[in-house]
Amino acid sequence: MNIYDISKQAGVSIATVSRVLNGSPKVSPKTKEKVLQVMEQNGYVLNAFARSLGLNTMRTIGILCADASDIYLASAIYFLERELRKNGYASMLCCTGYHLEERQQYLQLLLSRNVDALFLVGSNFVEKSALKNSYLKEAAKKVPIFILNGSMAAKNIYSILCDDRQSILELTNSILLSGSASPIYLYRSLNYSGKRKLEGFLDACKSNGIASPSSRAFPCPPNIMQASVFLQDLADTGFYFDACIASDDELAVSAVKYAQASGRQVPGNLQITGYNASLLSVCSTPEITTVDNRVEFMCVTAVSLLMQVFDGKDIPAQTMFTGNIISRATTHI
Amino acid sequence: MNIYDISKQAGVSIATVSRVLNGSPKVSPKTKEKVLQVMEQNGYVLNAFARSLGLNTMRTIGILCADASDIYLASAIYFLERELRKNGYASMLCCTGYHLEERQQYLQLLLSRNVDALFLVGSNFVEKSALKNSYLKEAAKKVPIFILNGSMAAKNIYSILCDDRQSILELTNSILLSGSASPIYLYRSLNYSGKRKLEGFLDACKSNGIASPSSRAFPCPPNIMQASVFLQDLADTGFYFDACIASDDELAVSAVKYAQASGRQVPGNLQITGYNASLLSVCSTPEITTVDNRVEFMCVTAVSLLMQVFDGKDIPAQTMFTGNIISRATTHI
DNA sequence: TTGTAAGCGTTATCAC
DNA sequence: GTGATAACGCTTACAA
Repeated sequence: MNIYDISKQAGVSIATVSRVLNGSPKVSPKTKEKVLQVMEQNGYVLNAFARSLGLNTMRTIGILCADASDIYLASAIYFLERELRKNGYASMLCCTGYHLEERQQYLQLLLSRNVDALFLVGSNFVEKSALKNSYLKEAAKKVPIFILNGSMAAKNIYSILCDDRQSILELTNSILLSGSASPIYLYRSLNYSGKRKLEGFLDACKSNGIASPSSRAFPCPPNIMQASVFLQDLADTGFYFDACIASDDELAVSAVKYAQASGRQVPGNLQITGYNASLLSVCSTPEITTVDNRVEFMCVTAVSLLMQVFDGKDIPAQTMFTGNIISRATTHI
Repeated sequence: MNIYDISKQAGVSIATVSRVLNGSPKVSPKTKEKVLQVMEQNGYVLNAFARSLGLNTMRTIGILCADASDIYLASAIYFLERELRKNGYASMLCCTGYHLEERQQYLQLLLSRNVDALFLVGSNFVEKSALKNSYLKEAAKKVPIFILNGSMAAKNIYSILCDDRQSILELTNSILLSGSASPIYLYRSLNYSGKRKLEGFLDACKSNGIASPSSRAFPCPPNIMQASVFLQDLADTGFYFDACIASDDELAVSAVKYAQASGRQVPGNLQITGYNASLLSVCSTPEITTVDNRVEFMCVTAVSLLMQVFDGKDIPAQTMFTGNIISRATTHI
C-alpha cells in the first residue's frame, strides 16, 4: 500500500496524496477528506525510507554517551530524548564505553545511519591531544555536534556546560568558611569537567591560604567500597582531613561510609559534599550536600540550540551556566 | 557523489559498484580494486536512505521504556543497546512516561521510523484490559515485539522475565525463618511484575501461618522521604512490623531511613530487603539485602532471541529465569 | 487547486 | 563476471 494505490482509489494524483501527507494548505478540504478516508480504510502507513531518500533527512539525532546506566548520563539521555521528541526528532542511542577507538567506531555507526546531528554527553569525549579529537572535527563537517558537559572549539561543534569550576570553588569556599581547615578533594577522572572541578578546589584553597593544595587532591578507586577503604587507609597514614569535597555523589557516599565505619561524626568533625544532585545523594544518611548542575536545563537548552542551528541561525560556540549548591545534612553550610 | 559517479570513473556499471559495496564474491579482484580506489579518492559514502529503501530495513531496533533515568531501566537500556550493536543493529530510544496514550503514540513514532523490532522494557507496558493492549497486538503484526520484565500472550510477542514471584516468596520465607513474625510488604505499583511480587509475599505468609497477609501489604508514596514518613505514620498508629519486604531498592532505602529516624535497630528488630540489586542498595548504610534479577542476562537473552526470530527460528513465547538473593547487612539471612 | 514527471541513490533481476 | 534496467515510495518543481 503506497501513495499510488491511495491516489488511484481516491481518484487524485500522487502529488495530491503527498500534499495531504505533508499537511500542505493547497489542498481543498473535500479532496483532503477523501484522501484521508481512503488512507484510513486501507490502513496506509507512510514509508519512512522513501521519504528520507527524498528529503535527505530522517529527523533523527544521534546520542553518544559512555554508559547509559550511569545515573547522571541516564538522566541526561532521558531529558534529551524527551526534548528531541517534542520537536519531532527521534533519538538514536549509542553507548561507547571509555575507549577512544570505540568512540570513533560508534560515531561512524551513527553517521552511517544519516543522523541529522550528534549529541556527545559527558566531557570524556574531548581528548587532551588535538590529534585524537580530529575525528570529531571530521564528523562536524557532516552534521552539527553538541558536546554536553564538555568543551571543544571547532567549526560546527557547540559546547554547553555547567561552570563546574565555579561551583566547586564556591562550595569549597563555603566549607572553609564554615570551620573546616583541612579539606581534601576526591575525584575519579581528569577529563575536561574533572580538571575544571579540580581547578575550583585548588583556587579556593589558595585564596584561603591552605598550604600545598595539590597534595590534598586524590584520585580514588571506582567502586564505593574501595573508595571508602581508600579513605580509611589515607587516614591511617596519619594524614588529617576534616572535609571531603567529592567530584560526584557516589564518591561522597564512599566518604559517608568511611565516616560511619571509623566512627567520625558528620558533619561534626567531617564535612562531606557530593556533585550532581543525584538520587544517591539522598539515599545516604545523613543526606549529602551536593551541587545541582542542572542536567535538565542543559538538555533543554542544547535541544533548543540545535533547533536554532537547523533554522540557520548563528549560535554561540560555547554556553556556560552556573550550578546550584544544595545544602543538606553532611555540612554546616 | 553516488554510485553512478563511481561507476563512470571506474569504467564499470553501477551494478558492479553495488556488488563491491556489498562484498559480493562475484567481482574480479582487479575490478574490485579499481572500484575501491575510485571510492577512496572521491571520499565516497554510501547513502543509508537509498539503501534502506531498497532493502526495506535500516537494521534499527526500537527501545521503549517509561523513563530512561530510572536506575533499573537505565541499566537495561545500556545492556540492550550494547548487545544490539554487537549484532550490527542501532537502537532508537523512546521514553514513554507512564500514560497509555503516550505509549501508543510513541510506539507509532518508532514504527513510522521503520524499526525492525521493538523492545518494551518494564512490565508497565502490559495493561490489565485486553482492549488496552490491542495496540500492541496490532504493532506485532508488523514487527516482532519483546516485552522485558513483563508478559503478554499474542502472536509475534515474546516475553522474557525474572520469576519475581518466586524470588519474593523465597526471600519472605527466609526472613520469616530467620525470626521475623510480622512482615510487611511495600510496593509502588501493581503492574504485571508488581502483582507477581505481591503474590510471592502473600503465598509465603500463608504457608507460614501469618494471619491476613493482604492487610500487611502497603502501597507507598513515590519519593524516598515521603515513603519513610509513611512508615513512621504506620508505626505511630500502633501497627507492629519487624520486617519490611520492599518491591524495589529505593523503597528499601526509605525503610532504612525510617528505621534510623525512629531509632529502630536494623536488622536487630527490623529486617529490610530491597529488589533489583541496584547501586542504591549499596549506597545506604547498612547495605541492603536485595534480589539480583539479572538485568544483563535478561537483555543478552532477549537480543539473542530476537536474532533467532530474524533467522526464522521458532522461539518460546515466554522465557522465565530465576533471580538471586544477595544477603547483606539489613537482614539475618 | 491539481496533475505530470523527474529525481533521490540504492538493490535486485535478468540477460549476456 | 559484468551490465542494463526496473523497482523501491516518496517529494517537488513546473505545468495546467
